[in-house]
Amino acid sequence: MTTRPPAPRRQGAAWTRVFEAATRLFYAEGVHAVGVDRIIAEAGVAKATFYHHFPGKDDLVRAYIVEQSRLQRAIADQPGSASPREVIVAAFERMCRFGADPGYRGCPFVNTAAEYPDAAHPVRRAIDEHRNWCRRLFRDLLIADGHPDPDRTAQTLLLLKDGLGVGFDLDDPAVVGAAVREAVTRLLDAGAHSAEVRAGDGAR
Amino acid sequence: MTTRPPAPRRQGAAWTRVFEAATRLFYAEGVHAVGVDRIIAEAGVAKATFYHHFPGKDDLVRAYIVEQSRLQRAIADQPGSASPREVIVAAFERMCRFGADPGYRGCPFVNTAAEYPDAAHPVRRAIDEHRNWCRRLFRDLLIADGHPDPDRTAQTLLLLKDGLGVGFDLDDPAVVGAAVREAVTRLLDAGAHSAEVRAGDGAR
DNA sequence: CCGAGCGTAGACAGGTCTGTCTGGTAACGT
DNA sequence: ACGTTACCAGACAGACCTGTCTACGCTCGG
Repeated sequence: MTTRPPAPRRQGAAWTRVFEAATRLFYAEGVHAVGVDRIIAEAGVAKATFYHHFPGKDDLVRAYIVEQSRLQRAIADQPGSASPREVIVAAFERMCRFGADPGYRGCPFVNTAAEYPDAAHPVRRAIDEHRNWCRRLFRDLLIADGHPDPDRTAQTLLLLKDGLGVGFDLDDPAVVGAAVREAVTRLLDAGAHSAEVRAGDGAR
Repeated sequence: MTTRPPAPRRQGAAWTRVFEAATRLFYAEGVHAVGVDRIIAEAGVAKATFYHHFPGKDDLVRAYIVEQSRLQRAIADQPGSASPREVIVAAFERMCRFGADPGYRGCPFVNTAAEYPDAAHPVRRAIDEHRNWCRRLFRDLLIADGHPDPDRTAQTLLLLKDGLGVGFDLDDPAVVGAAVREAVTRLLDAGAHSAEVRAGDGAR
C-alpha cells in the first residue's frame, strides 16, 4: 500500500535525479545556500538514497564541478576543420552566447571557488584542474597559431574568460559582449601583427 | 563581580569591533560561512549589542560592501598631477600589488555577489553601485586621455579588473601580474595608436 | 544625583544544517 | 527460491543558524 512510485520513475535514476537537481540548485543559488534536504526534496529521493550514493555533500559538490569541467572539455574537444585562431574565437563566441542567456548566473567554477576559501580542499583542487586544462588549451592553440608569447597570452585569455563570467552576470550583457569580442580579436591580432612586423610588413 | 572588562576596551568602540571582525571574516571565509555568533565572539561583544547596532546580518553585509567601496573611492579620488593614462596604469599596478599579497582572497564585490543570486537584494544593489562608479571612472579617464572608444574600453578594463581579481586568487600571481600589465598597456596604446593612425602615422 | 544610553552575559525560541538509522518495498541475477 | 542491490519514508541526533529577551552594570550629561 505504501511506497508506490508517485512519479513514473525509471529505475536506477535516483543518482541522476539527485545530481541534476544539485547541479541546477548549486548553480542558481550557490553551494552553501542549498541544503541536502532541499536537494532530495527536488530530486524526489529519500535521504538514505542520497547518502548511499554520496558519502557527503562535499563529494556531490566535487562531482558537480568535475561534471561541469567534463562538459566544457567535451565541447572544446570535438574536432573541426577550423584554424587554431578560429577555435579560440569560436570558444569566446560560445561563452558570449551562454552569458547572454537570462538564466546566466556567472561561471560555476569562479562562483564555487568563492565559497571554498581553502585552496587545499578537494573542491578547489578540482577547480584548479579545470583552470589548468583551460590555460593549457589556450596556450596550445596560441602556439599552433604562431603567437609569439603563448604562455602570457593564455593567461590573458583566462583573464578575459573570468572577466566575462563576472561581467555577464553583473553588467549589461550587450556591452560586455562587445568588449569581449573586440578584446579577443585585438589580442590575437597582436600576435599576428608581431609576426607580420618580423616579416618586414607594417601595420594594416 | 561580574561584567568586568576582560580586554581594555575603549568606550563606544563596540560598533567598530563588530565591523572590523565582520570585514575580516567575511573577506577571508565568505559571508554565508560566517555566523553572527562567530562575529560577536571575535569582536568580544554581546549579542544584544550586535542587534542594537545592526537590524540584521544582511545590514552588516551591506555596510561591509559600502565601506569597501568607500575605501576604494578614497584611494582613487586622491588628487595627483598624473595624466589620466598614468592614473589608470597606477590603479592596475595597485591592484596587482594587492593581489600578490598572500592574504589575497579575491575581489570582495565579486565574491559577495556570488553569494547573493537575487539581483534586487540590497547587497547586490550596493555592489552594482560600486561597479557603476568604477566603470564611470574608467570611462572619464579614457575620455580625458582622448581614447576613441571610452565606453567599450571602460568595460574592457572592468573585464580585466574582474579577471585579475579571480586570477590572483586562483592562479600564479606572477603570471597574472605580467598578463595584466601587458594587457592594460596594450589597451591604452590601442587608443593612442588609433589617434596616431588618424594623424597619418603608421605603426612604429 | 539620577536617568538615559551603551554595554555585558547568557538563556531561549524556532528553524535549518549534515549525517545516521530503522524498517520496509521492488526489481534482478543466479 | 534466494540474496543482492536500489530505493522510499521518515524519525532522530547534535550542531549551528538568526534573532529576541531578561537582567544587570558602567559612564556621562544635565
